[in-house]
Amino acid sequence: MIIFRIDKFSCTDEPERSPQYQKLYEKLRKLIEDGYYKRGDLLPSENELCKAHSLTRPTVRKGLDLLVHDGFIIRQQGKGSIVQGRPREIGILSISGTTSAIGKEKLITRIIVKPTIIAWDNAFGYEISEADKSLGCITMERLRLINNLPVFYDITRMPNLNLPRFTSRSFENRSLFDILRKNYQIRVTGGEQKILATTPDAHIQKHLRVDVNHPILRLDRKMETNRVGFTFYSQIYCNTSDYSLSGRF
Amino acid sequence: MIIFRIDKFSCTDEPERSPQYQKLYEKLRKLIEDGYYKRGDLLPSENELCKAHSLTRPTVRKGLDLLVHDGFIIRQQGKGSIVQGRPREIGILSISGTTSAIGKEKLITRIIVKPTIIAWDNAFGYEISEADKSLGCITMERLRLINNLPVFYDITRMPNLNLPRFTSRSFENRSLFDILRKNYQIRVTGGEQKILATTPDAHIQKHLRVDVNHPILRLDRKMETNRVGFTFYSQIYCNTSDYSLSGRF
DNA sequence: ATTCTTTACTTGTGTATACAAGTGCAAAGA
DNA sequence: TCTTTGCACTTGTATACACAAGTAAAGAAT
Repeated sequence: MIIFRIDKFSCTDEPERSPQYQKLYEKLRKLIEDGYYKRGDLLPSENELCKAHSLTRPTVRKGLDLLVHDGFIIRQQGKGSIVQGRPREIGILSISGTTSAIGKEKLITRIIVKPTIIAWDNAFGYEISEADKSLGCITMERLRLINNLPVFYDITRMPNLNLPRFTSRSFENRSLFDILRKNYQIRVTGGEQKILATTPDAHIQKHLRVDVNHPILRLDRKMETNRVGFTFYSQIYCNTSDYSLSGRF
Repeated sequence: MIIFRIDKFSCTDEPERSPQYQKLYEKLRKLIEDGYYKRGDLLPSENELCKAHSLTRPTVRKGLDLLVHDGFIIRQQGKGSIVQGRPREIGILSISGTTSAIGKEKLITRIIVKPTIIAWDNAFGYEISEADKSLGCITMERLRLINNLPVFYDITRMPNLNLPRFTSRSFENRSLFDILRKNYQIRVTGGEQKILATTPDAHIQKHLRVDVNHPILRLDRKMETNRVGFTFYSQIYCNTSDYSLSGRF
């Protein structure tokens, strides 16, 4: 008898079940983003949150740790958890993708080079494993416009793992990070980045509509995910004359 | 009878006593940085670390969490804590100061404007509290050279709190972050930053020895500390043509 | 020899509890 | 009235334990 093993990289549209502390994080984060808790407010105390959500203090604290990490609250011993503010423009430097970094501005994504399978040449200065190298590389290039102004030019490269229907998906005005999370249960958990100021080559000049002396910010990023062994890479050119990048550290 | 209250911002040279999980973090970090554990190695398991250091698992895990956050290890369920590598150039984007970001390169710090007390004009785009505004502002400007090449130009502004002997201290070739930590028990716990690519003004052109069309990376940072209410600010101009900034997110 | 199962180990999540340390306020004292 | 003390509350640290879930290797079955 032949058993068809379910591929690890299965393809569903269901939200992944998450631990309690992450659920609490999402709930509180939403309340802050929606303005229910305002800057300067105190969150309910840890013990109150325990009772309200039927959790214990270590679990509640783990949720609050995430909020601290993302800059939504600060904690003060003897006082409480002080709300810092709403969206706080978490920014491309610390969080997942370009899309979630923009906030309420109108973001348009234009595909310049559709997802294509090529051989690996390089990963923007980062080392790639032999395993990934043998798989080949999916590459794509996208232009991001904020309020109709071209601001970002993204080049993405990822190992050609068996992600069903991936190359045929439409990325027009959709977030790569959302697609990975919602359709393949892949979350970006962290990564490395290098940042430098440079001048644009002809390709970038054309798409970002700037001249050769216009300073451009470049990010080379390595993205690590919750899938063991799945990392991917991107290079982002930014015109920061109207929008600067922000983030926490 | 008059009691002289000990000022909170006392001035000692003793290292602050730190919690167990932070001590464990420092120990393991040192072992990785010194090359005792190499990239790909497995750290002792959590239970082994418990026994070895007479701690319990939650405490050990908290220490390991810090190592994960700084990119020294990744953890894999069922397998263990996998060492990522040595210094890993933690970089100015995620960690404390310029000095600790450079690594083994030869860093020279030249004071351009000595610590001076002025009135607040602005804090590089960040809001300052009325309390801080009334205290006045200590400002200083420093040029950092790596291997004799001018790379960073730092402008620092901090509220004029009662830091004994602060303005008279020598900052020549010393790290501001180290001075704050070792002499005043003030640790930078996090902060916000904005990054953009720009062109240098005459002042920056002169000190970084570049022409007007040379792209310069600028960081505007807000530093939060373990002292409640003590935040300070800095603006850093970087010539990234030889050294790019790196960090984790 | 190959495949499957078991087993021992790893990290991930969660509960329950205790005490330390900082904050803020009200009550007691001068 | 002003100051001090004490108390109730907050978060910070740490212990002890339990079970879930993933990994890898040894052993059993084919």
